[in-house]
Amino acid sequence: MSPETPFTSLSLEHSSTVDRVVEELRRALFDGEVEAGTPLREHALGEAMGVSRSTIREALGVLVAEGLATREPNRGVHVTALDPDSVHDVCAARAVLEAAGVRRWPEASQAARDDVRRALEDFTAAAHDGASPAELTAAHLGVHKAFVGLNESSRLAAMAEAVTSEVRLGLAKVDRIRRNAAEQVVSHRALLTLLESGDVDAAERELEDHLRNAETSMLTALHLR
Amino acid sequence: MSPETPFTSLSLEHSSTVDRVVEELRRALFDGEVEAGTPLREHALGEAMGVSRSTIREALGVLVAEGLATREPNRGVHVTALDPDSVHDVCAARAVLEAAGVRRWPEASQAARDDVRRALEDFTAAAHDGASPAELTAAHLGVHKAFVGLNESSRLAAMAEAVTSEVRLGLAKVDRIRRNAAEQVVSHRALLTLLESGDVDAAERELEDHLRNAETSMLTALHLR
DNA sequence: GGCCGTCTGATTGTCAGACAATCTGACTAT
DNA sequence: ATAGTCAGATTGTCTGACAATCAGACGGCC
Repeated sequence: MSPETPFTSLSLEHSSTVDRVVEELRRALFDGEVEAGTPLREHALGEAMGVSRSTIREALGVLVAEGLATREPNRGVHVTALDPDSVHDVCAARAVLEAAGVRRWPEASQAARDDVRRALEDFTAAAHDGASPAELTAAHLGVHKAFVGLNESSRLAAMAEAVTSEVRLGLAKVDRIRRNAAEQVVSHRALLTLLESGDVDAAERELEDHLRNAETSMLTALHLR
Repeated sequence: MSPETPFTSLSLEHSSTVDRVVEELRRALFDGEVEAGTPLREHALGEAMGVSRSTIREALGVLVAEGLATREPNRGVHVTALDPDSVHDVCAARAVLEAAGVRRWPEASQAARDDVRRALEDFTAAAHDGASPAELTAAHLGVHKAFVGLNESSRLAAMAEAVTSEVRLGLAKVDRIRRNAAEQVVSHRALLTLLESGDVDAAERELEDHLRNAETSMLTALHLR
C-alpha cells in the first residue's frame, strides 16, 4: 500500500445518461410537475429529452424499482398514485425504521448521534429564517434520516430513503410543511432532549406520536387535493 | 360492481422474457452454480440463454437492484461477494425488521399471528422428516418472514425479502442449516411460547440472541470457505 | 528492474430501426 | 345491449451498429 494516500480530496462524478435521466425525472416528480397517475410514455420521453427509447426504458425501470412509478405489463409505466392504504403502509415502515434507531440511541456511535444533533440544528435554522419550502422539506427529512442513521446499517438507510421518496411524491404540491414547521421543530427538539436525558422510552413514544400526526395530516392533505 | 365476482379461483401467470431470465439467474445464484464475484457478461449470457443483449441487460438491472449482483460502471456486473461488513449490515437490518414484528405481536392481526404459527409448524415438520436442504432453508426463512409479517407493512416485507435474498447468496454452498436444524427449531419454538404467554420482551431477547448466533456462524462459514 | 506510452481486444453504454404481441377505443352488425 | 372487427398506439423484444472505456500486452527508455 502507499504510505499515505494522497489526493483524498479529489473525486469525480461518474454520471451515465441513464443516471441523468433518472435524476431529471425524479426532480420533475418531486416538484409536482406531473400529476400522479400520469403515464410515462417511452417514445415521448425519449423525444423530449433527446435520448433513445432504450435509455428511457432503463431509467423507468429504476423509477419503478424505487416505487416512484408503477409498471403494468403491456400497458406502460405511470406515476404512482398514493392511496390511503399505501400511505399507512409507508408510515408504518418509517415508524419501524426510525423507532428502532431512536431506541438504539445509547448504543449508537458518537458520529451517528452527532448527525442527529446537526440535522436538528439545520432544521431549526431553516425554519427560523425563512427557507424555501423545498429546503424546509429537505431539512425536515434530514432529521428523520438521521434517526434511521442511528441503526448504522446502510441497507436500512437505503430502505428508509426509498419509502421516504415515496411520500415526497404525495407531498409535492402540499405545502402544509410550511404552516406547522415551528411546531415540528418543537416536537423534534423535545425528542432530542428526551434522548439526551436518557429517557429512550419517552423519546420513542414522542416519535410515534409525531409520526401518527404526520400520517393523518398527510391523509387529509391527499384527500382534499 | 358485479353482484358477485365469479372466477375468483382463476389466475394466469403473466411472465415476460425478462422475468424468466431473472428467475433463472436467481436460481443459479442461490444454488451456488456460480461463484461469488463471477462476472456476468451480457453477450455470453444472451448467447447462452438465447435472448438478446437488451433483455439480459434489463434482467441484470433487476438483480443489481435486489443486491444479488453489483454493477461497476463500464466494467460490468458481477455476483455480489459478501464481505464481513455487509454480513453485519444485513444482520442488523434483519434484526430491526424482525424485532419490530415480534414486539408488535399483541397488536398484530390474527392472520399475521397465525402465519407465524403455521410457518413454525412447517419448519418443525421439515426438520423432523428429512427434507432437502433447500426445503429446509425455505421453511426456516419462512419463519423469519412471518416475524416480519407481524408488522403488516408490505413495504417492510419487501425489504426483508431483499436482504434475506442477499443472505441466501452466501448460504448457497454452506449447508450448516442442516446440522443444527433441530436446535433452530427449539429456539424458534421457545420464542413462540414466550409470545403466546405474553412475554414480548423475553421473546425479543430470544430473537436477538438467535440472530447474533446466526451472524457469527455465518461469518465463520464464509471465512472458512 | 521499473516507468511510460501505445496498441489491441473485450466489454459496456447508447443509439436507431424494426417487428410481433397486446391494449384501447371506435365503429359495425346482429 | 352484446359481440365482432378493425385501426392506432404502445410495449416487449430483437438485430445490428458505434464510441467510450477498460485490461492486458508489448516495446522503449531511464
